[in-house]
Amino acid sequence: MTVAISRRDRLREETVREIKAVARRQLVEEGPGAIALRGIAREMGMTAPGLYRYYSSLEELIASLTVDLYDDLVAGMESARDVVPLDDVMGRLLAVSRAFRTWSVGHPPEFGLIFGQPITALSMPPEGPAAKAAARFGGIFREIFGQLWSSGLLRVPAEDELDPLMRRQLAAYAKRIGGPLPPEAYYVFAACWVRVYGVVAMEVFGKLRWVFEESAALFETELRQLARFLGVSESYRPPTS
Amino acid sequence: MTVAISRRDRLREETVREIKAVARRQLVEEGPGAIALRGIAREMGMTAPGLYRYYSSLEELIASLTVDLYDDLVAGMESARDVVPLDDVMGRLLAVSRAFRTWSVGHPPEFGLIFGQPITALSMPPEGPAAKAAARFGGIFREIFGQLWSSGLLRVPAEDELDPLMRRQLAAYAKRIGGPLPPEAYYVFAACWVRVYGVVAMEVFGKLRWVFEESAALFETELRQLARFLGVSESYRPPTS
DNA sequence: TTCGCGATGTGAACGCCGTAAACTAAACAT
DNA sequence: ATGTTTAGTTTACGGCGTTCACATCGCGAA
Repeated sequence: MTVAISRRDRLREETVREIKAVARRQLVEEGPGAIALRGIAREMGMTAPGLYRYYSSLEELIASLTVDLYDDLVAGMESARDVVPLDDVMGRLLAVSRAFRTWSVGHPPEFGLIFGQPITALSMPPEGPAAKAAARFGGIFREIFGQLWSSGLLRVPAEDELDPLMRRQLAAYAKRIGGPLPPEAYYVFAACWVRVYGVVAMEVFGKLRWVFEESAALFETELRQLARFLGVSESYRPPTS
Repeated sequence: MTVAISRRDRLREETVREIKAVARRQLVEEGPGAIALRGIAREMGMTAPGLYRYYSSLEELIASLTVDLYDDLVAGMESARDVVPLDDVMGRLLAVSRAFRTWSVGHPPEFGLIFGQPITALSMPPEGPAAKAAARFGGIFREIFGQLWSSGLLRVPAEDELDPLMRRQLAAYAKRIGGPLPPEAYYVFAACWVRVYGVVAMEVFGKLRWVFEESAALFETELRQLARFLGVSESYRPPTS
C-alpha cells in the first residue's frame, strides 16, 4: 500500500502550493483585486501562460484559494474547540465562535474573500470543492447545535411562533440534513449565525469604527446575549485569556 | 437671487449625470469589477481620457457613485419613515429598517459597494463626501433612537453591565456627538444596527441560501427580537403590506 | 537503450484596462 | 477681436487575462 507518488506529481504539488502561497500573499498585501496571474508568475520566475497548466483560469485559482482559506479557518476553530471538554457543549460553542472572530479580525482580506460579497463571475457549483469547504465550516457550528439539542439545553420556539413560510423552508432543510433536530432548532441556529456573522463582518469591514476602535467587548456582549437567546444564559463564561 | 448657472455648467452637470448613470448600469449588469473608464467612455461615444475632465481617477468616480447610492438609499428610508406618524417612534424605526432591507435586497451590487468589504485603494477621507453620506445614513437611525430615548421608551443597560473599555469608547462617542443620549444608549444603538446589518448582508450576499430561499420572515423575527431587546416588544407591528 | 509521448513551460499576439502628455477646437470673458 | 479656460482627441506606456504555436524535458515502453 505504498503511496507511489511519482516525482513529477511531487513537483507539481509543490508548484501548486507555491502558486497559492504567492496568490495569498498578494491578496493580503495588495488587496483582493491585486491577485494577478502575471504577477504570480513573475514572482515565481516563470511566465503567465505556464500557470494554465495548473488552473484553467484566474477564477479557478481564486476558488481554489478560498478552499485553503476555509481549511485554515476551520483548523483554527477545531483546535480551539478541542481544548474544551466534550461535555461542556456551550463552552465549545463559545470557543469556536471566538476562534471565528479571532481568525477573521486577524485576516481581513481572507475574510472578505470568503464572507464578503461574492465575486460575480466566480462560479461556485453547489457540489464543487468551495461549497464543500463552506459546508465543513458550517458543520462545526451545526454539530455543536446538535449536541446542545441532545443535551436538552436548547430552547427552541414553539412551532406556531414561526412564520409558516419560514417554517416550511426550515422543515425542508431539516429533512435534507436528516438529523434529529426539529426545524425550529435550525431557526435558532440560523439566527445565532446571523448575529455572529454580523458583528464580525462589521468589525472586519471597519463599519463600527465610528464608535469603536476595538470591538472585542461588543462581540462578547453579543455572545452573552446569544447564550440568553439559546436559553442557557447561565452557562456563558468570559474568555479565559 | 437668480441661480445664474451658465450653459457650460449645465452641460457639465448633465455629462456628470450620464457618467454616473452608465457606471451604475455597469455595476448592476456586469458586476463591481466591470466599472471601467474605457467602457463608460465607449458607451457615451467619447474617449477615456476625456473623463479625466470630470474625475481625477476611476476611484474617485466610484467614490462619487457611492455617494449617489447612499442618497438613493437614504431617500427610500426617509419616505418610508415619513408615512408613519411622528409620535409612533417605534413604527418609524421599523419602517426605516424595512426600507433598508427592501432597498438592499433589491440592489445587491449597490449594497455590496456601500456595505461590503471596502475597496482597499478607495481612499475615503473622514471628512469627504462619502463619509458625509454615510453619516447621513446613520443619522436616520440615530435620530430615531434619540426620539426613543426622549420618549423614555429605550431600555439601556446599567453602566456597570458594560465592559469598561467599551464604555469609554461609547462615552467618547457620546461626547463627540453631543446629544442628550447617555453612552449606554449608543451601545443599544450599535447592537441593533449590527443585527440589522448582519441579517441583511447575509441575505444579500446569499449566505443564507443553504436554508432560506426567502429571508423576509427571518428579518421580521429579528425585528421582533430587536423590539424586545429595546424593551418595547409590545410596540412591534408586522409590516402593513 | 532508444523511442515516443505527455507534461511543462516559453514567446508572440489579441484585446482589454488606467493613466499621462501633447495637442486641437470650441466656448467664454474682456 | 483677442486671449484664456474648458472639453475633448490622439498617441503612448505598462499591466492585465487568455490563446496558440512551439520548444523541451522526464518517463514509461519497446
